[in-house]
Amino acid sequence: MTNETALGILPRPVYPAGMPGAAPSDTLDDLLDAPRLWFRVFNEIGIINQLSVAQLERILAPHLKFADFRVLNHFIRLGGPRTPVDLARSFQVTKGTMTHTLQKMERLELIAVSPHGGDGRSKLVDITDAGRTAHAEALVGLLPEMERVIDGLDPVVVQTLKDALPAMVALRQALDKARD
Amino acid sequence: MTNETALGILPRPVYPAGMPGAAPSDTLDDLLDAPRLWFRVFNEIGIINQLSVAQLERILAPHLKFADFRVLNHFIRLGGPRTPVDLARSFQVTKGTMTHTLQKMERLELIAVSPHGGDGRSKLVDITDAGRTAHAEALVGLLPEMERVIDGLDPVVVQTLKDALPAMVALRQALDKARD
DNA sequence: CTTGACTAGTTTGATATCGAACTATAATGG
DNA sequence: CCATTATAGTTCGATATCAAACTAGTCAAG
Repeated sequence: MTNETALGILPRPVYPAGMPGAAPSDTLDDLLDAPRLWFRVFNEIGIINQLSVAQLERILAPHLKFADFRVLNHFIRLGGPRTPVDLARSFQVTKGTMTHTLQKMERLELIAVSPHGGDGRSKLVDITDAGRTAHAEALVGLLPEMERVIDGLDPVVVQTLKDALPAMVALRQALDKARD
Repeated sequence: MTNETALGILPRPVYPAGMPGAAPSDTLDDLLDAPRLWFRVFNEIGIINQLSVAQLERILAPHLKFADFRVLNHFIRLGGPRTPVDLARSFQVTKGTMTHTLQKMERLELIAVSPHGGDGRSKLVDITDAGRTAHAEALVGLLPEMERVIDGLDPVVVQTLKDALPAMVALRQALDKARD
């Protein structure tokens, strides 16, 4: 399980000239190391995401995917009903993707769709009791697995990650803003 | 761009009873808050990944995807040649997926495939000059974008994320081990 | 040797996602 | 009122990914 992957460490000679945004006080080494460090951050984040989504989908009922769980979780957390386009924006997927997900979930009766009174273009989606049950069952499988992973971690690591959460939020917001 | 998503904050009443692995010294609040915190960590990681991959693919030539860039980057960093199965393991994708990626990249002449002397089952893949060029061009587009994002971040955030890198590695390894 | 187990790679069918085109409804500005 | 513009949702074609079945080569034990 080597796992060295994705956006990895760059060999120095490969850098294009000119590192915009570098403060004059940066040493040459800082300039050269900065992108490599960030590549590694994004790389680890990518792998953690890949592994955690895969783990979740292994726990879910076989026809349920991460996308479906996200929708269920959204309703449990924030309540319904919601319009499809609102859900699509929340998850940063296209409207077409959300149509697909919701059609499947409606077929499975995990959600119910009703017309949006007052706007003939729109719809209202809400979770059903079956959806609530499916979500609760997923949690019952998920939480022990999460415990199992976390119990294997050094407490310092756990604390570091918890402390890094606000920084992750800031990074996410910066990426989101850069998305113009 | 609300972005509240995925594995979000859980409402307390929804927890199934029994939180395995909890130390007796944990307070009740710790027990209830722990999974919510972890959900948020995985949630932020998921969004950061989604946004950063999307950003990268916006920069890449239109037929190049993240998967292709990863392969190019792997060769630049670690050199070639490599077997397909080795690449598949490095990126934690299935052999079938790697077959697909490599066939496309060979069509684009970004990689070259040759027989593996001594093992009739296997192949050897290596990057071509065109592949090296494509990688370098991707970097030229990517690095300024990375700078742009990072320049918008509070230095404390930057430092926190860099400091959290070893913890992310540890989490990734724990997830990988839990993948039995 | 030959058989059985393992490994490398491909193929296939299903599904998730995207971007773009399309339909239908709403809102706005003359 | 009408024309234009914007928004909600669907559909379509392309592609990435997975799991599972399959082919072919290797290796080890008898």
